[in-house]
Amino acid sequence: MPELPEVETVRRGLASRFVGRMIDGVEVGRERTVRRTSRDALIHGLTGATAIAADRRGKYLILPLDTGDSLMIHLRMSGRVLIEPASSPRLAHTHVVLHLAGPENEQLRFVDPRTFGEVVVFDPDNAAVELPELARLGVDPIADGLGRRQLAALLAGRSRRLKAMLLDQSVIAGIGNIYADEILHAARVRHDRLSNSLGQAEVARLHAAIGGILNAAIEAGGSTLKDTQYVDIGGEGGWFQVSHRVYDRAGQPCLTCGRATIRKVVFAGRTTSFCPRCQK
DNA sequence: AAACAAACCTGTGCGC
DNA sequence: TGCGCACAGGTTTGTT
Repeated sequence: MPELPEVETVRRGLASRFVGRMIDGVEVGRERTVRRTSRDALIHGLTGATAIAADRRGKYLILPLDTGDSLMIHLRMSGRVLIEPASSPRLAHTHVVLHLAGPENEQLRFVDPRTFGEVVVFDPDNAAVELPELARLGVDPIADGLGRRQLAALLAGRSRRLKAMLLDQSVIAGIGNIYADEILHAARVRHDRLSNSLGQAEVARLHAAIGGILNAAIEAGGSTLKDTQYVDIGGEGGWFQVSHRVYDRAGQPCLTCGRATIRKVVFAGRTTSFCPRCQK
């Protein structure tokens, strides 16, 4: 589900409503959510701890704690992080609940029907062992910034299909299936172009599209699809979906050229939507 | 090196 | 109305 803009929206919510509040109780319902370590490791690692920052690398949320450890949350396909009053009913598939100290009597709840997501406390000094995929993440276009020349070098350095490269978290971190298609459409290049075949103008368009689409989506609070799975920590959906030009629009006219029909194919193992007229 | 399929789970939407 | 199948925002692993 959530890609960089949705995770960034959650991060901002955590920065304002979770950081600085001590955790004085931890419940783990479903062991699978903490499979990386264990129920006890999460309880011991979080009880009495306070997050001192909320960071993001690609689709990974990283929250440094005052204990020296860090909390990592990954939403994968269906994860949600909510902050709700302790008195409000819990959604089905609420797997982890953190009790926050204070008169507000609120809880951070991790809800995840498909249970692909995870919650783990790790030692940043030992991250290479405890969370090795973090070190493999490529450049984050928002957190790190991605220069045009840097992108050009990444593209020229290998011969990859463009969409596969955009989805590869070890190259650029944070882009998923929706935003890959939207970025390629905005850049007017096809998903199956080879990365090292782009001309300068195409590289420049792709660079502008990555920044433009991701920033616009963050500003819109992300994309909430028909299933309304994605919401921010206050339960509010995003509205970037109204700006989607290709995703889930197969069979409908292209909003850019107004003449061609958006096509849908399976590519790089993912549903891929594009305009056969705008994208070359 | 890069492409591909399958696996991990649950819910939903669609065709019959 | 009910059933079965295909498919879904992600990532890893094992094969070609």
